[in-house]
Amino acid sequence: MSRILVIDDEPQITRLLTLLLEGAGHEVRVAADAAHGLHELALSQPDLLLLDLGLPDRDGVEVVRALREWSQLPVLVLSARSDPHDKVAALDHGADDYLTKPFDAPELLARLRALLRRVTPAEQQPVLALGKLTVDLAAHAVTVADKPVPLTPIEFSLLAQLARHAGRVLTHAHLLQAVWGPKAADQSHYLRVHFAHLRRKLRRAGLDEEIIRNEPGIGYRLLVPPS
Amino acid sequence: MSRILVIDDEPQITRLLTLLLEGAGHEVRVAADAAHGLHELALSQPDLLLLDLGLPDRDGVEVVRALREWSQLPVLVLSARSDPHDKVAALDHGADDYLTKPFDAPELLARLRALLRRVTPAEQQPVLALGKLTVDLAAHAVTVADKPVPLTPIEFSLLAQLARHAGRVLTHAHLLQAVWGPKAADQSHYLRVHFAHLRRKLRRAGLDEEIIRNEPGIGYRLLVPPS
DNA sequence: GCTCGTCTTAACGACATCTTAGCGCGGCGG
DNA sequence: CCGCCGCGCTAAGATGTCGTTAAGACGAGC
Repeated sequence: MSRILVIDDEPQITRLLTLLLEGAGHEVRVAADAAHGLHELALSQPDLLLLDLGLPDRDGVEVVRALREWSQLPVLVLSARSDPHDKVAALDHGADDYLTKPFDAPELLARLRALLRRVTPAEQQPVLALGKLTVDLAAHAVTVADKPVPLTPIEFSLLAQLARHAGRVLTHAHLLQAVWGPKAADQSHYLRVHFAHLRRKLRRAGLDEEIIRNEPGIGYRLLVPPS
Repeated sequence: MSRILVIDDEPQITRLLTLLLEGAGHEVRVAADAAHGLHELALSQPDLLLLDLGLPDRDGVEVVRALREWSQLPVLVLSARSDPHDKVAALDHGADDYLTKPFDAPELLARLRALLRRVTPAEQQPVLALGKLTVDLAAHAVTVADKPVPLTPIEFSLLAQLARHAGRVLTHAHLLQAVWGPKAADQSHYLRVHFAHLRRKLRRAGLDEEIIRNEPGIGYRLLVPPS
């Protein structure tokens, strides 16, 4: 998910952190002192830095300050020092968050998520790619071979439902419920009409293969292209 | 220095916070419950939100979640609840930091500085340039081909919202919330009227291309000029 | 208290979209 | 063989959304 660099000299802590972070789907690298840490920062370009203050060769605050000369990388300081004065010093020298040991694992992960969320403003929007077809759920945009396809709200909604569960069959009831709400649970010819429109637009946009398939008596499914 | 909104219902706390924050050179506004808080958020467009969780009318987490529908505003939660589970919940619903009461004043200020520091790089360029169009967020000024265009507050606010998220679609609800506050969530013809005024003024100022586009049934977006 | 600018509300035409209806096709079972 | 059902498709009236303009309501400043 994200690449995280841990700078800490205690093997117990780094082992624990590695386990924790990899369990959360992150990619972890470890450096045992400031010198190696700074080297690794430039080399592996991580998405976040998890930093201990008590390093053998240099104070952690120095690491943050050096880093801030050239990078906006989010930094979470993890330290045994609970003195508010230390916290203020670290935060004011460029750290984004400060957690004292012993820490609560779920809280650490949540704070990491908060930092990562903020630093990726160009949010990894859910853009589903299916061969030549692309469905951007957030921007309400659909493209075929990189060319935008103008869809009405209902058409987009139908396609989005299928794309979200690509490959699986969605029943008539499911689609009607999702697009029109509970009142239209039995008006299954709505589906026929709007799927006709949708298929025509996709065809004219250059999608040669019919990827919207009907399962007679059941519902519809979106074919996933062999990749 | 920065404008900070405090949402808390205990007068003792708000008095203390106001003193503390104004002492640090910030501009402070206070709201005593969630409803007034959301209204104030839309109205005064602060730079940061300081939020208590135990509000009389609604839970603070709900406030964050509602806010995150339309804003990236940094949020620091200040709560009496020290249970890690509460922290994780608040952080995962959009809060950026979490501090438990009683808090250490210098630490609070340092954490605020850390949050504000991270949000200012976007504010360092308060002048957005989009082809012939220029939007100065700080000075509330708009120019077309270097000639100023007089806009009313609402018109500017709409344009600023679009410009801040140039290229992306902003839903009716998003725009209404951001400009009029939570009460006007369904009055979507406000948008039609004021966008008509806005488009006319831009047209008469010499903007030949229609850069404010409507996404039928969804909302509006600002076209980014090909660069 | 008046004037001016701005916001709200209302009304209307134009246009796109949705709904409804109808027709042809093919598979299936009686 | 023939009627039935589900499906794809198209056409046309109904509905909704949008853009625009104008008139009344409101508030700020003098």
